[in-house]
Amino acid sequence: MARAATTTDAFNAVAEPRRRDILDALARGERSVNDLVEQLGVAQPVVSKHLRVLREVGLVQVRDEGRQRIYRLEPAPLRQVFEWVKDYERLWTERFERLDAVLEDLKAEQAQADRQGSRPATSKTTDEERTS
Amino acid sequence: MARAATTTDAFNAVAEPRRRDILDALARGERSVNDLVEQLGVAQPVVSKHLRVLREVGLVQVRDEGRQRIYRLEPAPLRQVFEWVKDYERLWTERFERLDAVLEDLKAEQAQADRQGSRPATSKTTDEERTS
DNA sequence: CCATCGTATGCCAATATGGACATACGTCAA
DNA sequence: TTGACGTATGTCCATATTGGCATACGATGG
Repeated sequence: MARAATTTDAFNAVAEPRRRDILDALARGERSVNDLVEQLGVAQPVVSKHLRVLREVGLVQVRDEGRQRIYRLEPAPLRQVFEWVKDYERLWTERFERLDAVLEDLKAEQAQADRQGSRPATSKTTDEERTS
Repeated sequence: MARAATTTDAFNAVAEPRRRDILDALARGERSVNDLVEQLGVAQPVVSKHLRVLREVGLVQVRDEGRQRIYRLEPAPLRQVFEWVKDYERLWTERFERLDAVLEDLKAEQAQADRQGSRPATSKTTDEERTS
């Protein structure tokens, strides 16, 4: 089986840096294709193709204006990405908190060792349960 | 040029749903490969290959335990994804606020129209500036 | 030492990609 | 009408993918 199409969902669509650049540009306001071509400094067909992908996953909307096509950001599909990744943010924090706790423990043990002149006991505890 | 390798960055790595499943599983604790195989219900080589990708972008760490390999989540690289997408969350909120405002306006205009017996004026304003 | 377990890897097929280039198409101005 | 402009699309190339299958490999138990 081949890789999932970039038009499958927002995850695949924003995996391409150039497309993120396009979205970033559109986040600051509507843009015509040529505007984007200038801002990104890439060939026009390339931009058009990326816009097509973004259109197909609903990340942008188009509007005809004379011979120009004005693209507008449609952030809704990014919600899926945000919702998935946001839960992991807690893990960084937790990890840091846990690190702090470990350091505290070590300091305490060290202090006790200094007082008693013996080596700190190796406290071995699993920090995550293994539910299988 | 072909599509960027899945091992390029977290964006590409998590574009694959199965890999997100793996990360979700690991978020609840360490897992051996076979644990993951059972939980995901996919063939073992497939899991191993996805784990390889995740390893190469630093999203998981491995530890040998007898003949098992225990995988652990390393959420740090997801920060890049979070940081990029989080700014877009504001846009949903803003959009909703704007929608609320529009609805308020419509209601007000409607009320006035009812009082005066005329149709509400179409208020046309650009909501985003076009900086090129 | 040998068989088995747990895992990783190699090869294959089918598919999709992003970019370069050429070109088609619709709109507008003269 | 004709030509220029703005944009989309088609073709081609080189590359990478996911999953299936077979198999290699290291650790362990007998």
